[in-house]
Amino acid sequence: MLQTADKPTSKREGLRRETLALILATAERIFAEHGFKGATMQAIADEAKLPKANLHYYFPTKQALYRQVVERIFNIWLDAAESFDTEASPEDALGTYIRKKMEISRSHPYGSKVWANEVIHGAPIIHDYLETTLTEWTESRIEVIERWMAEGLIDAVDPRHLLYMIWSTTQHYADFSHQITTLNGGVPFDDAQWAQATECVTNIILKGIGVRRGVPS
Amino acid sequence: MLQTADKPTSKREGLRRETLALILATAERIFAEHGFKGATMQAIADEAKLPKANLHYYFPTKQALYRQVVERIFNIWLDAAESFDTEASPEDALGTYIRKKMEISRSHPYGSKVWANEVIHGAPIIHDYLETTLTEWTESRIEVIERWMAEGLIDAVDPRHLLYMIWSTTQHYADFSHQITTLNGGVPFDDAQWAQATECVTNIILKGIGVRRGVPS
DNA sequence: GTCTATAGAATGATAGAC
DNA sequence: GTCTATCATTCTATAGAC
Repeated sequence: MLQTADKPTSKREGLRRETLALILATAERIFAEHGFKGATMQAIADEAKLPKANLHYYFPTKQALYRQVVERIFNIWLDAAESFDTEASPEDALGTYIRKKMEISRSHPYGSKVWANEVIHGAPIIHDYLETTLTEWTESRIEVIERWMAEGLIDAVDPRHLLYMIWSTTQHYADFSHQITTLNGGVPFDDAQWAQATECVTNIILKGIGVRRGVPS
Repeated sequence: MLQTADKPTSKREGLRRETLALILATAERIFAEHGFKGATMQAIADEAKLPKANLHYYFPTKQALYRQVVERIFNIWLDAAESFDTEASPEDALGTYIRKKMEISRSHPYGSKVWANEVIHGAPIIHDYLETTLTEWTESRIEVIERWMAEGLIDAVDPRHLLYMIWSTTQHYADFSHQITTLNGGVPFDDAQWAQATECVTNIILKGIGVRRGVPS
């Protein structure tokens, strides 16, 4: 289905792609549910209905497989902040960013959990990402936020703490989903509840930093 | 040092208490850094400078030791919300609660991480706590928040999402401390930075829910 | 590329001397 | 209560047939 038909190996390549995607998706869930050490290659193989040795054919080590899972969610989050560049007003830029982060919490709960796990344990595997990519990314967003403050579009708040608040509140709905579901009577959020959570989080944060709203820039 | 001297076994009891406390404190750190499965009884024993068999003398299984660690941080958090009952205004009650939660993130970072890990993995060990104690505790706090809303002291927001926001933002400074330290130039927060973080988080949340401030009730 | 079988290392828990 | 020695199990990774 994915082969481009102009190469003799395209069919094989397509199968390879599918198997890779299957392994990554399954590994993401198992790592999220059991942690790096708690997840076993056997469990991932069983869930993907593949022999364990096949996993080692596609990924040399358990750590290599894990690292790809972590990199995936990380890049999805980085891309979610493009509104910082495309939207002029803090209301649109931050509002869009928060809403996208909430969507990702819903669509990629396992990836978010794996990331949380990794950072909680001191980021032993992706420490370099924090020091390079994340640091640069954060600095560039801080500049934008400081510009808004200088223009009087939002209150004077430490941009870092604002980012931490957005990260923590949005990811909480993914990482602590089990606790939230339990407090929701054992039932996961439905569409309306996700929409309400998103609106509530967005409103409190935007109001909390004194965003001048409804101003057509 | 802890014996009360009125019992012949008090000296032995005191030693027992100290050993128990040492094991629990060490286990909390090792579980936080490596997860339940990643933490080994050998590693805990080595760090506590005790033979591994002694751990099994005090705690029958690894899981029993882990459970006590989780219960400890859980109870500390429950107690931190007494301001809901002792303070009349939402500004004082919520402000005190948020500040206490931030203090706990600083004083008990390992316990917070162990809890986060446990919930992320679906709370396999302390699931009963979520369904009983936490559910009842949450319901009772929601009642208080709804009363504030009915009295027009805060905006109409879903009390659950307000609680989730307080939990996630405050615990983020413990659970993601490694990421925060990295973004702080590799240096952990000092006293001033903790104070600033606490003030920033408190201000944004209280303003975000429209708390009528400075009103001497 | 797929699969079976297994090597080699680590872990939770216990037995039993002191 | 403390500690050494050890058993039974489990896991990562690989060898080698197909």
